[in-house]
Amino acid sequence: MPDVSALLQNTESTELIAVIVAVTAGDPRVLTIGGGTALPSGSFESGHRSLQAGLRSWVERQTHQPLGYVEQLYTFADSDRGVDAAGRAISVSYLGLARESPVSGQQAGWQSWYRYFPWEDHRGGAPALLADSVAPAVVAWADTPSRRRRAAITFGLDGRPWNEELVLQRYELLYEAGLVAEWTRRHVGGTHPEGASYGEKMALDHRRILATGIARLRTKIKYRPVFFELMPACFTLLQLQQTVEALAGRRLHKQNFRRLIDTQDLVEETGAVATETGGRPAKLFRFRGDVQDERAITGTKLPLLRS
Amino acid sequence: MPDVSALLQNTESTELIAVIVAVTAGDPRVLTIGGGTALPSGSFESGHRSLQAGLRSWVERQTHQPLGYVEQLYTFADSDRGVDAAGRAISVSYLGLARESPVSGQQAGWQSWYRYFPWEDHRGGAPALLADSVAPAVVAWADTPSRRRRAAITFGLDGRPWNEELVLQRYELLYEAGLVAEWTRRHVGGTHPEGASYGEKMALDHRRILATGIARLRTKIKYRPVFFELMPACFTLLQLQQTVEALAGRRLHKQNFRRLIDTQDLVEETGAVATETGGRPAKLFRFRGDVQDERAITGTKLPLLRS
DNA sequence: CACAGTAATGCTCTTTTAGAGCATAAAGAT
DNA sequence: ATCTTTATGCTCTAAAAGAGCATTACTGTG
Repeated sequence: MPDVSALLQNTESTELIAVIVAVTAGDPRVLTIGGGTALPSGSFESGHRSLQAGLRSWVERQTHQPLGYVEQLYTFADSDRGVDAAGRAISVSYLGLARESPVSGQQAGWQSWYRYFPWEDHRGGAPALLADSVAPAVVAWADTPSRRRRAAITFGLDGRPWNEELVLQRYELLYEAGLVAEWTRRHVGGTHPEGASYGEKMALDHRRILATGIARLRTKIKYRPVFFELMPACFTLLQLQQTVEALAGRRLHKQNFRRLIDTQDLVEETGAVATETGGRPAKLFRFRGDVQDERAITGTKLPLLRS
Repeated sequence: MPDVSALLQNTESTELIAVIVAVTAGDPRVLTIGGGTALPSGSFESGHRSLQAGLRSWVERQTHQPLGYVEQLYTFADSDRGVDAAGRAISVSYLGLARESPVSGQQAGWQSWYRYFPWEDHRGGAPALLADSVAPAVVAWADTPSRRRRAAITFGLDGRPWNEELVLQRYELLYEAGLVAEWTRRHVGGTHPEGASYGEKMALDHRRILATGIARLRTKIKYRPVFFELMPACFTLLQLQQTVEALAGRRLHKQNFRRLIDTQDLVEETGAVATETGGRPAKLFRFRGDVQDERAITGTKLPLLRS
């Protein structure tokens, strides 16, 4: 008789994890379950036609949020579950874009992603908590030239510019420095500074996956018009700009932003105007559908602000 | 007694597949096994510390080629093996860079990647087979406006520029058009044009994975100095340029290339010169190690040629 | 109704970066 | 010595990117 438990030991399970992003009211948000403590996820099952189909099915089941664009983020072997347990899990993470709609089930909800990474929001200048607590702690950790260099690059110290794309590198540095709550889960006896400065924790390595997703999005938005999926059918240029700013975590130059959007022929006027702008009415635009598929293949660019 | 076969049915296996690239004598090469018909690969086993460690171990075992930089490419559920077989396989592919060294075992060897994608080498202008056979076949396939548009964008028809990054999109179009040998494996009764124009086939979907790797590399080389791992310790600027040209599949402007390398402080003179250049001796350079880690975090740029 | 406040929108100016090409230098080959 | 070949230094031009000024067109207030 074959040893069934041995077979079970070698069974691997594949986990699908979703970073679903929307921008609502100028706020970049991520779809969560468990009251904001975890990302939608579930295991890849035989009924799923593909990995992506499986992911969509889990998000739909857990949150009832319709999904638009979805792309793969990263795959890793989960070493949290020991080898002596029922095999190792492979986790495949995805990044998706959506327009926020009412969600339900399993304490599902939308959370501002700056809740987990408060040091990442530079739209109103560098956040106070960066200079007040995060940066000093990072500097304290950086006790070798190599660490100091790394800290300076990732956090924009010593007069270096802030690079909004280094979301993952910053999270990993804070993790290594024992400054985020997740670190204490794997290092018994470790203590880390309390307080809101280091962001809210998530289950397992979900916060790291979220960081990966944000970083991917911040990189991507510079050469691909990802915002298509995030905007309503009709919008003003300021709304479009604010959506990009929400993702990038920094302010853009208004006139240059318009120039860029305009020279790229991404949008067209609808003829209508929005009057509730607070100032002069703004023309309403829609995306030019015929350009979309081409841009999906090639790309776009976006302007930033130097200072 | 438990149904063992049912357990087996649900067992998933994880396959690791490697696209290992080197540039030798101005030729972009990929590491293969099976006499050029397959990429190094093997299953993720319990002895492997991580996915990447497992991959390195398989490449080492099958080819004895030492690996440098490795990054993840893509993960997919292999639907080749039917659900009625022993479960589905998850495949995780990786892209790696190396300096070519003598390999051995399992008919391992280095192949020019243009052997699989002959239409991708535009270093000497557009290859003749593109205009002679590939493009006409693509145009014949494009019998709707949508297809025509897609064909024009991916293959640079109708006066559009050739975009060397669209390697995967081109392969997928040729696949859909039934023009590559792999297509006939999945469509009984299908015939496809014979001849060298459509490149050599590979096992399973290995050629698609290779296309993904090449595309990634061609994109990446524009903002990251990936060539570090591909060059010997000491080299001339022309050698460096030719390495990049081999990857990009197109020619670069010599003086501008030097200017760019130079303004980015990537290299420093060794003091020595190479005399066997065929003309004036060239200064020898080495990479500036202290910059490497910073560039690994941030990036670089590369110049192209318009025409 | 004049006036202030707030955005939207049109333009200009400057700095950088990118694409090209000319000219000269330094080797080996004839 | 001259020709060929590659290395290397510089200049020119055009396009892209970063900033800011000025004007326009609304809303709300005295």
